Amino acid sequence: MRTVTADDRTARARIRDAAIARFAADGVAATSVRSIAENAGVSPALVIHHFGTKEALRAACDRHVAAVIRERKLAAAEAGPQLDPLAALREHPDEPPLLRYLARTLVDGTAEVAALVDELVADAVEYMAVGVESGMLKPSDHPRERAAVLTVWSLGALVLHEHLDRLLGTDLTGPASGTFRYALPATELLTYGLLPEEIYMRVRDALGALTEAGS
Amino acid sequence: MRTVTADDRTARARIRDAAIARFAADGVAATSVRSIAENAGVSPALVIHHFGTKEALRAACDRHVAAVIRERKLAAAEAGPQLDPLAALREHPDEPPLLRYLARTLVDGTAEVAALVDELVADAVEYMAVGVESGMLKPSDHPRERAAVLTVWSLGALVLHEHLDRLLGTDLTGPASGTFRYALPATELLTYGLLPEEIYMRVRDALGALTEAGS
DNA sequence: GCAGTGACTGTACGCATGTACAGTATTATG
DNA sequence: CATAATACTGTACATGCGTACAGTCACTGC
Repeated sequence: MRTVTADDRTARARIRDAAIARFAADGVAATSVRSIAENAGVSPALVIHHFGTKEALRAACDRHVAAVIRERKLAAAEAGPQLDPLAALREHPDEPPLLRYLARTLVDGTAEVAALVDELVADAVEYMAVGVESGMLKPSDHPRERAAVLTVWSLGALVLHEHLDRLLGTDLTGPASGTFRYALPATELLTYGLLPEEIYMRVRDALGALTEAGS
Repeated sequence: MRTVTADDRTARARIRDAAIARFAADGVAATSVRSIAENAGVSPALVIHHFGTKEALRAACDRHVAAVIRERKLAAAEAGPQLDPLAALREHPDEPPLLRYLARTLVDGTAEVAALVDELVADAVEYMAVGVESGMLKPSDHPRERAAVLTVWSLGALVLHEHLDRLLGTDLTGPASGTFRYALPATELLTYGLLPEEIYMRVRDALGALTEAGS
């Protein structure tokens, strides 16, 4: 029998997961290699031995998080369509905080997370087209732009999860059951809308005029 | 006649503005006092002389940005209602990048920006109530929550402005004229909605059941 | 004119950082 | 069992950091 505290991940994986957790909690710039090593229970030198530099470690974290997210999304896609594009990624305790990591690194703009965002949008375009086809979603004049806006709103709410928690008592990075105080008004907004049609027409025409005048 | 390059701000103001710009560009943790001093054209020691510590400087920046934003919002409120809650804050060149500063510091969670967000939501609740009264906005079952969600979506889109720029070719921190590629699909979404009423009913009932079971 | 006050700089100190390096333990390979 | 390779640590070093301090300059009030 193995002790309860045994950790059968390789040291490399432990370092990576500790880095993800620290980066997620404090941001990359405010996290030291030493604190990561301490969290992983290894020496700082081993971090460098396995990853070379802090920046390379961060890139490895980016790739790992992106890979896990892709995997989860794929698994979720087979289970059928979902309203919430982040549902499959909600965090289990005792596993690296993927969503919190994303929330932190979305602002720093590495190529890896940019590519991930692009994928999320592309997937959204695709499954929203299916939804429109089957009558589950209303059609749009700008399907790609609409998917991009919705994805950014979802991710933006994730990035601001601390504010949402304070405002509504909802933790978007936690289990789905805790998100209803956000999901309910959001769904209402996305069902009945906010603006009367007349306003949209006016905005559309005004923006159209701007476009022509601008070029 | 004064030379073109003259800068009649006090050194204190120049330091503060330089700090806002650097914090906005690189984040607080990745910005050194020395780089701020260089940008302001003063010695690092003067930064400390005026503000005491880097953290105190950052707090002063928070307060300044919050004060300017409140002032702008007040001025905008007198000019009548606005669709875009951030419209009054769009950046002029040659002035500190308020919105970019906000976009960076919204994630770090200081009390000052939290209070500012709370104010933005409170204001939104208020002027959306007026909008509903006058028929400009549709009513809601959850007016406060709706205002919070919309505010968070706006701010979230701001925080992710680099991604939006890449996805749609829109700079949310720039002049309003460049934002139409975002504003158009967003307005469409907030007019016609995304989901048929039946889905909302189902979500509402499911979330209601969750609430009862959860407590 | 002169003391006083605040703006401002140069220098320096202590500390934390990222990481290189030499060396030891552990494991894999013949 | 011997050898090679890899995992891992302790130590050390250069760098950059925040900031304290002593001192200079410019201006104000008497």
